Amino acid sequence: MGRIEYKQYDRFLLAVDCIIFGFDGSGLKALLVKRGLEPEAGKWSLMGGFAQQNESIDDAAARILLNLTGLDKIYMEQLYCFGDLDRDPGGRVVSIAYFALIKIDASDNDKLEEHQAKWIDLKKLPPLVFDHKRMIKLAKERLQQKVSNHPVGFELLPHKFTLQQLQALYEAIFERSFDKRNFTRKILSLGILQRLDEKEKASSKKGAFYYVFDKKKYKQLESEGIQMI
Amino acid sequence: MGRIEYKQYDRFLLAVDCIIFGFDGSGLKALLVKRGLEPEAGKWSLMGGFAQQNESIDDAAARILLNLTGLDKIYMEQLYCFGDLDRDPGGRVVSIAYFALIKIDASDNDKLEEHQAKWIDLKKLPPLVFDHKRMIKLAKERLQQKVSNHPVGFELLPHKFTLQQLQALYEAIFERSFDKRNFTRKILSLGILQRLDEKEKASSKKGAFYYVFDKKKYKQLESEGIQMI
DNA sequence: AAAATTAAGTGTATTATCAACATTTAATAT
DNA sequence: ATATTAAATGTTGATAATACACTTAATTTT
Repeated sequence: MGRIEYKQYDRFLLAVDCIIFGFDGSGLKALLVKRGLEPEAGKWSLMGGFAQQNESIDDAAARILLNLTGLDKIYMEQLYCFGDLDRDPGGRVVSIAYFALIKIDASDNDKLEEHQAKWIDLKKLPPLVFDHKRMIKLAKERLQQKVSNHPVGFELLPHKFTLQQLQALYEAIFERSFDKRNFTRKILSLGILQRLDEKEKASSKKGAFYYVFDKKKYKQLESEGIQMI
Repeated sequence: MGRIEYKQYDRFLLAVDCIIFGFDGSGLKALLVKRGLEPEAGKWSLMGGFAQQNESIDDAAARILLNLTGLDKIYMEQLYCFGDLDRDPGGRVVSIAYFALIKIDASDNDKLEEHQAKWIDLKKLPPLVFDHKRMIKLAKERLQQKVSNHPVGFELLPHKFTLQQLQALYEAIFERSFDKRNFTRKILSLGILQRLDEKEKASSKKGAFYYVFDKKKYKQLESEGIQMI
C-alpha cells in the first residue's frame, strides 16, 4: 500500500486562477494583472499560479490571493475546473478557478503595483489571455446566484455603509435597477442590518444613515440561505 | 513559445469520479462499483478513472461513464474539484467529480456486471472509499438546486410517464412530499408536458394518463430556467 | 431669516404566488 | 349492480411581489 500505485497514469500541470471581485460604489470590478509569464506575457490576465504538491488546491488559491493582495481570511469559493485541451497555448494546463470577494481598498497597494494589477469594471473588460473572459463570465453568474440566496454585502462593502450603497451593489451585480422602497423594505426585513446614529453627508444635504451588518444574524443567514431576488 | 514553458512546476494525477443518478420509481439511486484498484480494492466506490493528456476533462468524464454504462450523450455536469492533500491514501490525486442523470434501465447490464456495479438507494449508502460519500452528498445538493430551477425529469424518467411518477421523482430528490393538486397544477402550468391518450393501468383501476415531455419547450426552459420549488 | 435645493425616507393598493384542504370520477373486480 | 381503487380536479385564505409619489431633514442661497 502507499504512494506507488498510480505511477503509470498521466500527470498534469494544475493552475489556479482567481476572479477577485470588488465594488467601489459604482461598478462591479475585477482585479486583473499584467501576465508575467510567457506565453502571452504582458497581456491582461486573472491572477493565477501553479498548484504545488505540498498544498491543497484551496490552499493554493489562498496563497495566490495573498500573494497579490496581501489579504488572507478572504471569502473565496471554488468556481469551476477548466480542462479543455487547448485552453493554454503554453501547454496542457488544467485550471481550477476560484472567485473571491474583497473590500476594494483593503488590499496592499505595493503588491498590486508589483503585479501591475488594476481594478477593472466588468463592463469594460480588455482582451484577456486564454479562457479568462469565460471564467469571469461564469464567476459573475455564480455571484448573482450566490447573492440571490445568501447575504453577501459584508465582503464587498466597507464596515459602515448606507442603504443606497448597498442597493448600488446589488444593482451592479444584477445589472438592473431596484425600486428603492421595495429594496429597503426587503433588506431591512432580513434583520441583518443595524442602523448607526451617524450619517453619511457627502452626497446629500439631509445625509443618509450608516448601517453595519449584525454579524451573528448575518452568519446565520449565510448558512441558512435567504430569498433575496 | 509553445509547449516548453512550464517544465518546472509540479504535476498531478487527475482522477475523474462520476456520481451517476438514476430513479426507479421509488428511491433516488446512485450507481456504485466495486473498486478494482489498490488501495481499497473491492470496496464500494464511485465509478472513476484517471484523466489522460489527450482528452479534455469533460471527455474523460464521458469516457468513464461510457465505459461503465455503455451510454453516451448523457446529461452530465461538472460538480466540483476535490483537491485535499490526503483524500486518496494511494497518492496525491486531485479528483474532478461529475454528476450524470440516466434512465436507470438504459444501461448495458453486461458492462455493469463487469464492474460489479449496483444501483444503490441514496438513503442506504454503504461505506465508500476516500471522500466519495462527501461527493455524493454535494452532488445531491446540486441536483436539488438544479431541479429547483430547471426541468430535469426528462433525463431520469422513461419516455412516457405518469404525473405520479414525476411527483415521486421530485419527492425522492427533495426527500419531502408534495401536495398532489399543487404539484400537478404547477408542473402543468410550465407547459412542458403533453398528455397522451394512453393510460398506465398497472397500479390502479382507473388508470393514470401517460405524459411525454414537449422537447422544444423543455429545452427552452432548460436554458431559461424556471421556478419549480 | 426665508426660500430653495437636494437626496433621504417612507406607505398603500394591487397583483401574483403559495399553501392548505376533500370530493368526484373512471375503470375494473366482485 | 355494487364495491373498490387510485386518478383527477377547484376554492379559499395567506403571503409575498410589484408598482407607484409625496414628505422630511439638512444645507445652501438669497
